[in-house]
Amino acid sequence: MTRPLRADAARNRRLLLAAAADEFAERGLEASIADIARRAGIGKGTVFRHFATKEDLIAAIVLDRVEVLIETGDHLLEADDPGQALLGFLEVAAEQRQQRDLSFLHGASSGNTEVSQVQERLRATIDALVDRARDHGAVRDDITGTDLFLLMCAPNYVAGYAPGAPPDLWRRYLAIIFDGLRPQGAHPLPHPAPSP
Amino acid sequence: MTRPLRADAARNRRLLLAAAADEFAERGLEASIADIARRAGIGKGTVFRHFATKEDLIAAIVLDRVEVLIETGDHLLEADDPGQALLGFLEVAAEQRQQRDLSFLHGASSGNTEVSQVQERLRATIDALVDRARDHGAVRDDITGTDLFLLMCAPNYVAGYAPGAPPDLWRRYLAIIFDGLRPQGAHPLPHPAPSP
DNA sequence: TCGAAAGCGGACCGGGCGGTCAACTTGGTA
DNA sequence: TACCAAGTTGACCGCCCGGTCCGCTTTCGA
Repeated sequence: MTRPLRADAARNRRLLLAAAADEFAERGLEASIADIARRAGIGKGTVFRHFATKEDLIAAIVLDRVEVLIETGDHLLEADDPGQALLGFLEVAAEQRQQRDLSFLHGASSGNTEVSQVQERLRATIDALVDRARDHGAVRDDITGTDLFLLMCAPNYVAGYAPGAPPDLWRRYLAIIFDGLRPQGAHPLPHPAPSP
Repeated sequence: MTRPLRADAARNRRLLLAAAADEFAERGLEASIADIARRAGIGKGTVFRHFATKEDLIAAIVLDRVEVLIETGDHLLEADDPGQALLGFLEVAAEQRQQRDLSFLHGASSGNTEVSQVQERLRATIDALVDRARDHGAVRDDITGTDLFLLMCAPNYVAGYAPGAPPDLWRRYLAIIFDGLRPQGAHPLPHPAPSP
């Protein structure tokens, strides 16, 4: 059992995580610890007191974001329309990414145990959402939760390639991809689903 | 008019570009010039004689790859089945990316004038492929060439998120996305197409 | 109120990076 | 074959990065 953080330390930790998320969103993985510390208004040494390495800091940010998604997904599991619930989940995920694109952080923290665990929990939640949608006939039979876990980030990624694009262009590509997931007019898939 | 390269310089340039592509594919943007030079079996100074900056080297690689795609697309414009031609183009593009994923280089060289020009030519070729496919009823009316220009990279991107996935998993996601592009069972799109 | 533990911060370190340069080698030509 | 422009090379430079360390400040419970 670890004792609670001192008041100033807790405040600094919050400032640090917020500043790091902003800095990473603006400058990508190359954002430096020194710049993050400056933005948070704290010393560089303090950063390393809270997180032993840059990777640990990244993992903490990822953890927060994935946990929000899991909560959203669990809520939507109780919605009336399973198809709308799945679509709604993808919209929330895309909105999170649109606000601050930190997708590159996932790759950088994939080695972290805690991140792997929480990502596994997210995959399970998405599995459940997809199962419900499939049973309801909202998505085709040959689609799995893992498929959606992987496809989830695609709309933002695609929209991100357009330079001066409007911020919600991702909606267009989410709609196209979601149409590809529907049972109507589905062609057989040339490759089996990946194992989880 | 610039005089032709000396024989040894031309050979070194070829070795350098090949080594750089390999090194970038393995280690991402952080691949260092020193390592690239070592891999090519030439001195570090020679790299900078051929390309004034690291960005210029990246731009040269991107240029080569995009030009291959343009040629492929132009060929496919004369194929019999416009729908199959478009799908075939996407398959070639995905295979190129699958063999060596250098997608991150595009972002790193987007400022380069020559790269912008050649990318514009690629967009025009894709425009033509999509126009033919649309006229033929192979893709829905509300899809543009720019849409496909953006969607092109999505299958590899999606498959890349699966850790130990088989190398041609992208085929599954290309099929799903392509199903979303077909006229059958299409739902209206919530966001207009981006301008080129 | 006061002392100890917790937290803070910035000078400092080793290392690797992109890029430069001047001495040297080599290919093409007259 | 002899010359020289073109090409090569690796030691070197300045910079910035992640991470360390230790003297100082703050918090908080007794």
